[in-house]
Amino acid sequence: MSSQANTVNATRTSFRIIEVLKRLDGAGVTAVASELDIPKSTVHNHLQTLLEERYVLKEGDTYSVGLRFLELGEFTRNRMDIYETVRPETETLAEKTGEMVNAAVEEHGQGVYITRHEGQQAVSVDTYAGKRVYLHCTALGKAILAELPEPRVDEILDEHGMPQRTENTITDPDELKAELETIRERGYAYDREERLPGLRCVAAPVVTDGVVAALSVSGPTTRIKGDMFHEEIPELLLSAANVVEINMAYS
Amino acid sequence: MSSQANTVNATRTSFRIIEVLKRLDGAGVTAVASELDIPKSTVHNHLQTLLEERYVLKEGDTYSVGLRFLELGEFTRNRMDIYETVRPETETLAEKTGEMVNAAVEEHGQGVYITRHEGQQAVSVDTYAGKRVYLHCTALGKAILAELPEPRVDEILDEHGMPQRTENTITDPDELKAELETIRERGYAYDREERLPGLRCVAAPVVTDGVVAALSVSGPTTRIKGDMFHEEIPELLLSAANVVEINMAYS
DNA sequence: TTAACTGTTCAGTTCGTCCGAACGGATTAT
DNA sequence: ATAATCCGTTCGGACGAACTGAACAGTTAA
Repeated sequence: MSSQANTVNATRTSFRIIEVLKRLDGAGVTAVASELDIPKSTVHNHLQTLLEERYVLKEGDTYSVGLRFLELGEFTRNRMDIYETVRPETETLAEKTGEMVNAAVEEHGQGVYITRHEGQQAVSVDTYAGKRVYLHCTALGKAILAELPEPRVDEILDEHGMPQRTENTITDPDELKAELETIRERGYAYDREERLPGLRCVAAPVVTDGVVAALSVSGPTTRIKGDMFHEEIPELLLSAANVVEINMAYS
Repeated sequence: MSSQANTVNATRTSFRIIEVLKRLDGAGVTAVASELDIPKSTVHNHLQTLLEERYVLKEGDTYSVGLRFLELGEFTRNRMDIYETVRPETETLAEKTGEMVNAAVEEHGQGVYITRHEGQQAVSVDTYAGKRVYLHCTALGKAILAELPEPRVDEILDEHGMPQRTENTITDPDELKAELETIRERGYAYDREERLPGLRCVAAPVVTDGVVAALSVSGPTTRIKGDMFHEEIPELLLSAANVVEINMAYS
């Protein structure tokens, strides 16, 4: 087992089991055991514990992730000032643009979506609150990176790498840094099908005394183009981000 | 330590630490250690593990619950058929009534809110998605209990008890069961300030092949009264619950 | 400078986790 | 019917690892 010094292996195992339950959308003891290549009695012990603590559910012989995590997660999100402040803005942005609007914050070098609003004609993609994405291949992520100090950017790139997601993904650190410079000057970031083919995004950073977040509008390449891509959406985003920054300052 | 047979104590400790972090809204090693009365080096080991696994955050010397739990929780909620189906209904109910609308499911003998929509004049109370409440003192909970088999009801009451929350809380099992009978006949449930003083709720159950959920409308005693309390809201709830049941059947 | 806080490190020891095999129940094949 | 093969669960023993408490280092207050 890959165990660091002075850490609790059992905890690691428990969370690994939970991740498997999530990935398989519920599973039995044997399935989890073979997935992780550990004895099923061990898996059973962990699941028994998680069941008693009410973190997982058992229906018949199938264990699955319980809503206790939603309690922890929602509680955490609701305590974030940025969440309360950003939500009305993403909502009106979704109305005005008709597209999908997201907000994200940085955590452990990744982007975490905290809100999601669908406009009238929004495409439903694979985003949901809590979902984590790489920073280098999303408009949200690049907007955030552009506002972080360079040493921190290097740290993040070292830790997570720059995996190629589409043929447009930026995989060279220097190229990325040049783009971050452009984003800083321009004030907003683009994702030109760098994470998902056919999907374009525009994002603006929100910088508020330590916390860095970003707002984005996403839509299909066929619709997000021309003035919409280069003028209208950027302007709406910048003013929304500005409103959030002001409201954060006086909250 | 209260350790059951064949369970993993370390896992229990980790989750206990996480709960403390939630309750204190972030805390240091020493604070957590004294809260749980365990050595701080132990706490440190657990927090180190949770940090490496990205489940908690560390800002300076303060550890806090991370958004990883939101990922697990939201993912779980989004996989629930009932969630997708119920959301449009709670939204329109909130518009029509102007009050706070919630939906909850049963899990481990407790009610767990899965959606929340605020109408125009809704009072903001302490509910949020993922929040857990007792079943015996909420309209949502009683609506759910009324649809569960009696042995299961006894099990739940044994496990969780019937703590008194206000002077109106029903604390006698027989009295509760009589009310559940009334609810079954009438089709919907009331909360007459049984959980929070000044707050009234009406709730209707949603029964769909195994899953039991409930919808509720909540508001201040001063506004939720008369025909509103006895006719309008119940009718809206029943038809909304019915729509959900039908949509669940054909999904 | 000192004192009183932090969080962190470390090493020893005991405790509890992990494991493999055996059990019992349910389902399917023979 | 009977056997075979799944499943989840139980058990006890052994070894590894989690817990512990004291010492360390870094920070703030006196």
